[in-house]
Amino acid sequence: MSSLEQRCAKAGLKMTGQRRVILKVLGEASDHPSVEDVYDRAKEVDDSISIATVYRTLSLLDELDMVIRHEFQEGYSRYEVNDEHHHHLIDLDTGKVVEFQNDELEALKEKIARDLGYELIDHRLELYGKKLPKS
Amino acid sequence: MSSLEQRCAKAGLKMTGQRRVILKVLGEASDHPSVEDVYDRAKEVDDSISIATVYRTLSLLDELDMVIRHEFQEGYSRYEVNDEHHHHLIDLDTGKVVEFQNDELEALKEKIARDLGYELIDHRLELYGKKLPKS
DNA sequence: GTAGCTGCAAACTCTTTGCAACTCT
DNA sequence: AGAGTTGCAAAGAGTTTGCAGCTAC
Repeated sequence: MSSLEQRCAKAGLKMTGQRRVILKVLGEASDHPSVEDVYDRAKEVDDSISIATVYRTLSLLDELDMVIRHEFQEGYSRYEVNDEHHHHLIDLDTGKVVEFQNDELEALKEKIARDLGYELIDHRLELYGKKLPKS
Repeated sequence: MSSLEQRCAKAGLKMTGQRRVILKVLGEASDHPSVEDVYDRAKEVDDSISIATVYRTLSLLDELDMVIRHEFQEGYSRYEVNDEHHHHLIDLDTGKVVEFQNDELEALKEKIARDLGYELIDHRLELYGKKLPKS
């Protein structure tokens, strides 16, 4: 039983065949799949799965904070398993998503919110760039 | 002739009545109106304006970099006139949008992109928080 | 047994677009 | 005059939902 499945069980979700497939797809994804991507990959395992179930499952997982829903200005959502905290740099030429982490940034955003009189609950940071020539 | 109108003229756009109204609405907005908001405010001036025109005009202005299109995880877009650079903190209780600017942050994001081998073209930063009790 | 889950298709929301009429320049 | 712009209504994309049947617990 995967760690994602364990967390679902703990949340009281029924472990159906469809959910198992979707969790497997998410657990194996090293990218940031769209709903359509998850659907396509799930269908390779179980052809009868419907996209409505994929939408419903991803919404549930999002509510449980097991996945993060991204909207990279593309007009649709992408998902990733919520494990370690990080941010994204999107390559404007290739669409490739690079993950990064930066402690200074984490501290800074906390401070900014506090200075504005707010407790920071959530945030989004995305960088959009083009590859520099290697020097 | 407003500064926004001047920039439109320079870009070769025809200055129609509808566009003048939309630019006025944008120029006077101190918030971050949705398309529907802009449409409603424009209709108060010219009742015959259509929402298709509002969509088309905002898209044009976005291409010309005269406005910034935001997607604050709400399922629709909000716009603001592109004047000074700043970021947003969204109050999770009230939906209020607080603007802020931070030089340290600007420098840091440039550095992060550079360290990853990218030239920074664009970025998004949004903080989501709840008001701290005054101390 | 039953609360929860599923597939299907229809509905919904936001946005875009084809078209014929109109209007700035 | 003519390219650009408009309103309308229809179409599109992504997402959600009502329903009847099914399934994990």
